[in-house]
Amino acid sequence: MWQKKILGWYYINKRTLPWRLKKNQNFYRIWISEVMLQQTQVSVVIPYYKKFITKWPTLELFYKAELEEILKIWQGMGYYKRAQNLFKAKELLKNRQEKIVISSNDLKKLPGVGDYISCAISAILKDEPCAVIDGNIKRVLIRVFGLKNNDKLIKKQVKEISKKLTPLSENGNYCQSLMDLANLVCKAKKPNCQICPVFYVCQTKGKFESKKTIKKICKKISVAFYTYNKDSILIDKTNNNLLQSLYCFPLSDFRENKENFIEEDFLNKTVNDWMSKNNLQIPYQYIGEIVHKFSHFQLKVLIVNIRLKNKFKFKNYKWLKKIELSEKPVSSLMLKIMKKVEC
DNA sequence: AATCCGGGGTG
DNA sequence: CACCCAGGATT
Repeated sequence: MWQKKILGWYYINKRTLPWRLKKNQNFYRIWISEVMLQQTQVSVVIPYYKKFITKWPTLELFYKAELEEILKIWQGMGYYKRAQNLFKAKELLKNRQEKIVISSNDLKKLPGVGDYISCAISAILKDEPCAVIDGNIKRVLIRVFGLKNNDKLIKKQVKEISKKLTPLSENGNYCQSLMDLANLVCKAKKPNCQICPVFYVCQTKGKFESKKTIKKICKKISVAFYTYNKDSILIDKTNNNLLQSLYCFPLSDFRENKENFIEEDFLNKTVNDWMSKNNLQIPYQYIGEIVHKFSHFQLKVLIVNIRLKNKFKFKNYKWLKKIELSEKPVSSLMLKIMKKVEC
């Protein structure tokens, strides 16, 4: 039987992970782990998870967290929207003050909690027999049942199969066993079919073609304005392009950096526009560039140095001491720029 | 149902 | 550089 094979394999081979410790088997800690694990590898998450629950060991203590504190802990992990949704969700829970009902349907109402996380939490904590499907479990099912990955109906097919296979008891261990199987055996690239507990029913048996989709990387370009007066730096707090509440130098709109695009002209025009928009007319110094990869495009940032004689008042920016900035949450992009300007 | 979200690590 | 990773929200 499918479930027995999978579970039997799991009891022997399961991974030791922080969020699987007994002390971490409560709603708050499982929730944090699942949000962090979204689109992020286990090895990356572990140190962030430990830092997070050390700072806020319980949900009640997490209620007191400020958004910027959460972002600071999150700094470097990416997808900062997750931290923002975490903040929204805990504010909701705090103000409701009703006991949290751990069921997939109720959890789904929380910001940042969708089909996967809601089912994973209630399966792990309550053994709710709901279909837990993430990218890895999907890969396992696609291979075992020989589904065509490019099929438009793939999502529906996977869900149907998953529902049929979900056990009425022990779904928590069952879904985690599938995750471990996907990670340790049915790996994306080199699956280790020799040790697979369900090899006997697998329709693919390791013979699958790695899909080769040539994705063209969209390249964009922008200008960062490192503007300072003594030990104070100009910070954009209304930047709509980057996630709000993360600190960043003023950054121009992103433009597509196609071929035949003259970066020097772009730099001059962008700086001049920015100057006139802010009623400035002073020389600037080109510092250098950094390249940063976002999830769906690549960004080159040209960095300019602007030294001001006074701390002029800017409409959408605010002044911050260098020492203060070091304590604020910033993205990896901003860290790269800061390193370049030796800030 | 498709698309966006403006990441980061690994080989 | 290509590919992977414990998805969710928006339209």
